Amino acid sequence: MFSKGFLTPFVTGVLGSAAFYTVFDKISHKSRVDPEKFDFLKVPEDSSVLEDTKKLEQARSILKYGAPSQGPYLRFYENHVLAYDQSKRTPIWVAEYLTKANVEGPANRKNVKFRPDPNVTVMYTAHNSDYLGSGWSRGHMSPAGDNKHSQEAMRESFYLSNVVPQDLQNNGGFWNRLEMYCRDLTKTYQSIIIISGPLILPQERNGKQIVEYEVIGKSQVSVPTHLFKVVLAESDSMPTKPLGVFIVPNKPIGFEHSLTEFQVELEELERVAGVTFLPKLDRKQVSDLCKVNGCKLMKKEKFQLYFITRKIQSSRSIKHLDKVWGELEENKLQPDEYMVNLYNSKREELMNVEKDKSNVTK
DNA sequence: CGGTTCAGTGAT
DNA sequence: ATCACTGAACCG
Repeated sequence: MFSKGFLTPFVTGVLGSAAFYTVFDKISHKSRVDPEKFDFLKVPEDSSVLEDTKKLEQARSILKYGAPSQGPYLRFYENHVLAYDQSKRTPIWVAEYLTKANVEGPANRKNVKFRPDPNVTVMYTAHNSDYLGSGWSRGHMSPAGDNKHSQEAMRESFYLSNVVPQDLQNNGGFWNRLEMYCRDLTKTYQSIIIISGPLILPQERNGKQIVEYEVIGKSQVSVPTHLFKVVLAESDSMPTKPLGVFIVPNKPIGFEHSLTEFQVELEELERVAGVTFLPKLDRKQVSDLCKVNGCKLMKKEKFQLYFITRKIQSSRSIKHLDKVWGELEENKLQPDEYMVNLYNSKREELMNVEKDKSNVTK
């Protein structure tokens, strides 16, 4: 599963860290605890307290029936790794490793549906019914567009463990453009490591800091106030690794706003999230992505042209095709040569299809 | 690209 | 009756 070349460096790092430390690993060479009789082997990395044998013996009584569990900390998928919050029914963070090769390919959304993650205990998972009619859209953390190389990876990205309730305009607009920007970085850098997730931040009210958030559906899925994205770019040839960290409000954000408005220091995000995101990264060799690369998202005109192009490609009738073409006029957009050619060839293709159809009915 | 909604169909 | 699945139409 992890034998793919592009995954190796990342996964090696993960496996080498806290994930698979057990009490046995940590203390067996120092104490005489029999791991066979020890029924709560999985503990956090910072288990130094248990190195004291007396305390460990005591813990065996205290945790006689097992240590309270919040489920596995790390969950592995073909193209992403995530930590899941069983209480909020959303991920805590979702990490991806992007290369040019895995953001392009034939995989598509057809016949792929959002569904509860079968790896999450049913009573702790979100369901489609929670989102339906809630007013919130299902926002990917590892986006479908990052998994174009593998239909299986794309299918897994639609598990609700990879999804948070997201404002629809934000999801299809600003956040979408941020995701496109990240994919675009693979043209400049060999690999991009991205960690995304939801935040529930306190708001000031009457001089007090109040945490307030909506929950949706029978499962009470938590609606985040903000979303974050950590973007680290690297190439073998480069001495520094450009890093950009962003905290974006979960609401509509128009084209007048630039990405840099939402940039924060990594430490700032770590403080509010309570998560150390890149513990093994030497922060001395980090540079500012927005100074190096600009952090410029697609402008309004280009963005509109982009999804009109997509609609032309997916048109299945001349009527629809011409309606989409009319959107150019409505929005006073100038199609480039590529679009004109695309329109003409698509029109011809559909002419033939519809002609065949009418012949069959005759 | 990112999504939702609604109508029709078939299975339990 | 209700749920799952699919396609068509819709939005920015």
